[in-house]
Amino acid sequence: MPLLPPGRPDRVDDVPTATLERLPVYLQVLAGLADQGIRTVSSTDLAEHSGVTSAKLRKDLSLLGSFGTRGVGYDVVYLHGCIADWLGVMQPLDVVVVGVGNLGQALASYQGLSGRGFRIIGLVDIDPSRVGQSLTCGDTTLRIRPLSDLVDVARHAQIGVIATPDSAAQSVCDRLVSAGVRSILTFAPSVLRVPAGVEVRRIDVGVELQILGFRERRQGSPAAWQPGAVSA
Amino acid sequence: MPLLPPGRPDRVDDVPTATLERLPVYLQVLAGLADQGIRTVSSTDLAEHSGVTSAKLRKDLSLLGSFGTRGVGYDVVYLHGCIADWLGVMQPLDVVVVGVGNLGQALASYQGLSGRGFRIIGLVDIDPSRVGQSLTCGDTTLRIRPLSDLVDVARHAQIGVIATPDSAAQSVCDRLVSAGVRSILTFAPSVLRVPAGVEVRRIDVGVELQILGFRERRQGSPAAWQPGAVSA
DNA sequence: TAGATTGTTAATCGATTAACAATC
DNA sequence: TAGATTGTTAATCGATTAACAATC
Repeated sequence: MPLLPPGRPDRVDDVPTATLERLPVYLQVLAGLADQGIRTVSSTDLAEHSGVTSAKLRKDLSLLGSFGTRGVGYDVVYLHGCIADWLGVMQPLDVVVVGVGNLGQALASYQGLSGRGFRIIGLVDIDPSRVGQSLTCGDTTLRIRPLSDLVDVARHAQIGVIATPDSAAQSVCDRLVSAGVRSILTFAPSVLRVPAGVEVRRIDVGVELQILGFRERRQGSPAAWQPGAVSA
Repeated sequence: MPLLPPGRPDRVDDVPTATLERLPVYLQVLAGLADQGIRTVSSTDLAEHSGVTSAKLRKDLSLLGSFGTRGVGYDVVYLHGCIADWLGVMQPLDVVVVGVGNLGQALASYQGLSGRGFRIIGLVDIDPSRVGQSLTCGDTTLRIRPLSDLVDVARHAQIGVIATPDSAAQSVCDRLVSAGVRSILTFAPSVLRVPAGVEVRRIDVGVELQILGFRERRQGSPAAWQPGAVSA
């Protein structure tokens, strides 16, 4: 069990957003290395596995503290524990998933959540044919609740996940907020309107594909397509 | 049909990554405004709907050209057309989806793709009980092909989507690359190793939740949890 | 000690912001 | 003209990078 060294800690505000968003990736990679029985890793190797430069990796870690040994590298298990501690993975957060279509079911069956400090405590759907069905989430089984139960269920959750069609997203979001949920992950393309203090992260497959697509078209067939060439 | 004004265009490299990643969002919001019959929008309003500042929005657009009218704002349909042109949405790209579990099915049934310049041309799965089944993707129906057909199918695709379990992701990725696919979207948590010239975007729900979770724990109950407090 | 690798610095680079002149 | 809003500038801010002293 890791113990943070008395180097840098606290002053959480000092961790830049860009660093915060990379920490879960390092955690991920370290867990994989530990599974393979690898005991020690250098910043160069860990960085390569994480898809970043070694300078960036060392800079990121240095913001949390000093976890390595010069001339040797990092102890995989120890570093994993330190980052997990820092991110607070040990204190599980409760998640409610709204919309139990294909996407919601994929989330419910996603194994990675419990090991990362999350626990799905509620599944909500508007479709009467789905309400009442049971779904296995990690180590427990949950009954799908009707939309009318949303606020009640959400009162016990810290995080809400919106996996409904786009048309329902804002309304679901409003109800989550009114139930006191202040962290929302949405898969609906709409930009949700929320009061200050509520944090939303949006995953939009269409956006990701368009970014890939732009670069693909650019390098793919430079002659075939140029910005502005397709007009009329 | 929009026609790009002779202002800034070409020199695509000049568009910063951060701007490129916001353009699809503006497109999205503009489409919604057009649906509502709104003809004109100011940078302030469009920015608010998109979740950015108006300065950022105007700066972004100014990198592509000059699409507005001072004192008036932007013509919704015209601006939408200009951005769509710029992103190359008019030239559809072919997508192969590997892994037709809940997540893959959610993608296949996602309506937003065809309108955004994408066409799913192949579904591939390793599970014999799924192979051969038909699935409706937008306006066509596709038969699920066995994994052994992956390379053949991928040869006709510009973009590959990996919706398999994590354990299969790297192997699928390798085959996509060997089939000539240079743009990959993956939902597997692993950081994929690809040769130079191949672009990968990774969507990891666990990472998103951990970022939300960190902030939630921080503001949620400051006394209950501090970085480094959970140790042993 | 010699070799290796961290943690940190300082310089560079890129993105955001506020403010305003241009102009509809 | 008067009011409004764009497009652009210049200043600020934050993130990345290369290099190296510290040190195992």
